[in-house]
Amino acid sequence: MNAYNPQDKVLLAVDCIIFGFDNEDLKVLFVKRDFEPEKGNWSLIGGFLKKEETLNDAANRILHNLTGVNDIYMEQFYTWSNIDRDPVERTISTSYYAIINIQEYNEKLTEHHNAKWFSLTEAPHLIFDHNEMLAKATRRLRRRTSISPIGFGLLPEKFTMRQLQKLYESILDKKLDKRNFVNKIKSMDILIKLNEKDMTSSTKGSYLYIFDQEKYDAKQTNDFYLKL
Amino acid sequence: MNAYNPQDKVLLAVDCIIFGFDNEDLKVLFVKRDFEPEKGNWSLIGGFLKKEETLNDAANRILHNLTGVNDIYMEQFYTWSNIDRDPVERTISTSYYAIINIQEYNEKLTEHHNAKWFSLTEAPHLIFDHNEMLAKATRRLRRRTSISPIGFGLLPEKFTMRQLQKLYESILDKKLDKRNFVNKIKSMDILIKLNEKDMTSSTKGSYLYIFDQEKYDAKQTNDFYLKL
DNA sequence: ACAAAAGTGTTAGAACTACACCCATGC
DNA sequence: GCATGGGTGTAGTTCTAACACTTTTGT
Repeated sequence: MNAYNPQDKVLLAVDCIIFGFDNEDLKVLFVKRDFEPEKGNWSLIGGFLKKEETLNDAANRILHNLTGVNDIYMEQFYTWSNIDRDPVERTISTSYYAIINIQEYNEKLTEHHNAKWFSLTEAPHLIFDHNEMLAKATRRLRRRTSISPIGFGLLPEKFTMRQLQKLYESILDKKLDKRNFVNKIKSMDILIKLNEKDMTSSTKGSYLYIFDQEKYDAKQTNDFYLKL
Repeated sequence: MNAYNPQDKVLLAVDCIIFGFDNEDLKVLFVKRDFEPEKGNWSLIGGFLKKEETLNDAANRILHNLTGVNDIYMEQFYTWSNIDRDPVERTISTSYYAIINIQEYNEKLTEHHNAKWFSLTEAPHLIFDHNEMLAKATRRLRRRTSISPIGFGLLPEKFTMRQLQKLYESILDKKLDKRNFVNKIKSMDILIKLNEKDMTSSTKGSYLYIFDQEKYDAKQTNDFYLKL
């Protein structure tokens, strides 16, 4: 009964939900699938697990091949196993979500692979159970950003308070009060205010900040806990 | 490159962390493994995914075979894929944690299978990466009990405030103030106080409560959020 | 009468929410 | 000079945390 039975072997896939932020909206990256079945339809970025790699390795490989990006925040969040989720063959899929700075991704590679950014609110119909994956990833991202500062990974290195607020607004999908937001962020004391302004968004210009990783680490606590 | 390649098929296992509560301590159920490798060593309850079932089905089947229990709270939380995690053969394992009322589990079945409850704090060395699984499951359980009332699944139907407090104390691994705890629970308004006392724990006796599922559902909100 | 656990409220401090005006600059 | 987005503080309310004594009853 408890036996290593080769009959029960299955194919394992990895699918990645890639979140980006363009100062307006939370975005997600999809590709036009280039093989059957469902060739030509929108899909998450995915691929099969190879014999000699871990799921994390596979997720990084797949993401790297598509975008050229390395060393970004990635988290595994669920494994999907409905019998008929893939009509060709029994395939189990483990999904990851990743957070990338949209300015850094390699535009050529994504275009070459028929990839396209969509607003989260305008996601198209996706193949298989990928819409479900997206929904779960979004919920997880929401919860995660409340307890960990991973959100900063979506921003350029230097950013304004306004960008940060828009980012949180688009992740949480609600409007926040400007003053309360700034007060709360400042009270956390994990940002460094630069003597430098971003002049692109207004005539007055707005101060740029950078995330202070050292200060954050020094707090060595998991209670970032940004309740918004 | 993106191909259905039979070479890459792997075995998929399911391992379950089963939490119970005996009015003193949070407990976890382990079994003595009865096949090679590592035969005779402590292990999580687990088994292999069969061709025609989902991971959820497999987890329920495995748990049912061992304990006779059905329809309990179970949640998938991570899939483990280190190349050498199982020395015999490449095996990926998806882990679940389950929450059961320790009084209801079928004692004969567990004894027959060499299963044994351990205090969470006294867990033995487990095979493969099972100690890691346990640690992750414990963290997940902690977070989950803060935002959802699944903890009640660990208690008998009727329970005292003191039992409930001890349960939360052992899940969160910290002492709580009796008065603050009662006030907070009462303010949630999801318990029904019975006109019945439990006389086993003191001469005075303490009131019994039951969880009011209807009231909880009626609040139809996810903000249970018990900050302790 | 005493031991053992149950039950019960108040208060000070912290955190959260709501809210409105002036500033700097490019046009 | 005016339109645009940037920046800032306070007061009322709610939530949290700390804290000690009385009740009941079996022995």
